[in-house]
Amino acid sequence: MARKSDDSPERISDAEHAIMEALWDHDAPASAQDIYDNVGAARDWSLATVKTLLSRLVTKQAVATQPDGRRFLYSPVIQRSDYVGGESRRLVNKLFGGRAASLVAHLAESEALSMDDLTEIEALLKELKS
Amino acid sequence: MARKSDDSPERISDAEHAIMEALWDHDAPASAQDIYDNVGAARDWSLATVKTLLSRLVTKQAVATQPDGRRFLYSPVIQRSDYVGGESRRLVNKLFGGRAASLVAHLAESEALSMDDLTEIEALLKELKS
DNA sequence: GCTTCATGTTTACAAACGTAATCGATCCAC
DNA sequence: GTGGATCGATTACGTTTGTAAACATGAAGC
Repeated sequence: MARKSDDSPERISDAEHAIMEALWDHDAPASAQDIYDNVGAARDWSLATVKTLLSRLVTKQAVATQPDGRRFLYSPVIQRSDYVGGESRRLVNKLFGGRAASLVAHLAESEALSMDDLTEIEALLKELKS
Repeated sequence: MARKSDDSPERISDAEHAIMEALWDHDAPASAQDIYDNVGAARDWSLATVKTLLSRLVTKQAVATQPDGRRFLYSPVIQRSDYVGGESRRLVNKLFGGRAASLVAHLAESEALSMDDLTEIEALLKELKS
């Protein structure tokens, strides 16, 4: 039977990502108009643009649709945490040879982490190690 | 006089980034051929492709040239650590609302960090806080 | 001097992206 | 039942990216 439909998780562009964030925010399935209200207006996108991005996300199977009268309601297929994990991993692979610890080290050294952050992370680590 | 030359640091694409890595690796200014030998061949790019990418990087002012006989030697203008920092920040802004600690938390929770990593980071933090 | 090779420059071309207008169908108000 | 509003689908169009061929020019060998 050749190919199951899901192959490689297609890459989501920056603009598309903004749409995804709106969908993740909006817990119930949202209409294009909803998304436009939340993200399109702020970003100064036209409703048409929002619709285009939604279509592309549907094509990429990152978003699912369900009919609601004569329109569609959209909901995210992929979990935000999965997406975040994937993107983080991408970065770590690309820039730190896959070593996440190196990323943390870099953040710390480049002072991207405040003293408060350091304390917070330390506490977090302690808990995780236990 | 309008514009000082350097405005926004132009975005470097994935393929271009591979070239940058080769340049960063190669401490002395490198020729197109050098880069091709190091990265092009491995990635199965033609020499022409490497040249195109180098030109684009020069246009983006990420790479500088110095004449060497009838050819050019290329060297990175931007520092790898700066690039890495910028990209990391981008990710943190995009996915973690600018909170680097959240990224660390995510990595930890998603088990992208091994126990060894945790220990290593903990030590690192201790030192940084001192 | 002519051929050949190396090198940067110009041009190419498809796919992805950002941004949107237009089209065709449908529903609502009058 | 007719006109406008609404919605997804189709088409559009410039830019960036990936990948490279074609071209011009100068060097080097014979």
